[in-house]
Amino acid sequence: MRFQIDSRSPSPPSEQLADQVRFAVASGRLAPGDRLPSVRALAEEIRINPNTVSRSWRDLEREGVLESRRGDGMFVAAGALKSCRAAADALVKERLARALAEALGAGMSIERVFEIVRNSYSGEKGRSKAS
Amino acid sequence: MRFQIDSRSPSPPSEQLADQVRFAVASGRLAPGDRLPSVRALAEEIRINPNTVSRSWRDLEREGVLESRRGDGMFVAAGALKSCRAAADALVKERLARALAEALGAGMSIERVFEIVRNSYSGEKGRSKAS
DNA sequence: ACGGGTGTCCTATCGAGCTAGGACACCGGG
DNA sequence: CCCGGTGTCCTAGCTCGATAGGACACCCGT
Repeated sequence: MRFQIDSRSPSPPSEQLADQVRFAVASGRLAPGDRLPSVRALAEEIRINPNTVSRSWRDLEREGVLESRRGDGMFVAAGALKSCRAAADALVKERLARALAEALGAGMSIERVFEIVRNSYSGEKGRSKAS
Repeated sequence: MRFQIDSRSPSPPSEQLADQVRFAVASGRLAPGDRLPSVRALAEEIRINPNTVSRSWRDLEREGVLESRRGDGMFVAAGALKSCRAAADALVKERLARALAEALGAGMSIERVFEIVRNSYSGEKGRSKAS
């Protein structure tokens, strides 16, 4: 699992990280029972404070996505798949709707929006092949 | 011109407001020479602090989008249309690309993304007719 | 039993951004 | 000329979240 923080994004790092975990579970890249990186190791890797990682893990645990085993580590919870699929679906819908509303508000045609998404998709595909 | 602040959005109010002005200019809803609402009036209308509106206006002026006439008001600058079109286009592209990347990361197919955008578009159309 | 790794918690500090309230200079109509 | 409306600026305080550094309890391999 590869996590990363976009410091230019307006959302705080702790939320970005939590979202990435939800998305990873929803897509199956993380499965129930999988162990997550340790608070300290991940914090060093993505250059944020251990407390910030800890906050994300704590929020996700309260949400039922993660399970903490004291002295051992954090693991993806059993029922996480369903709830993450729902949460991810809702979140993505909201973000797409917001972006679409902005595009229309800026005077773009719906065709232009589709074109941008299509082009962006080609870019994404190429990038994931390359990596 | 109708402005509004989404307090749930992660972007700060001053940026939301500035973006809305850029989009309005880019789409032609605001034309060069048009007067903008006064700092105090708009602040009261959208329930934020006058200083916050002032900050947006100041940023937009430094960007060349607005023109201040002391003791009179703020007006859309002459060359605003072109720069706003460019800025809005870039901004929308970036937001759409980010939302798309999230959707794909959450395991959605590109077809599903198009479907969501299409549905969202129908909703938007209906809403703008209603208002 | 011990030591290293784990999550958890605590206090303190810092920075960004909004809020609050006031002060000032400017313009224009009455 | 006056006075209300305008943009601009200033200081102060507040909230939120990240940062910093440390302390503690737990688990497990050695």
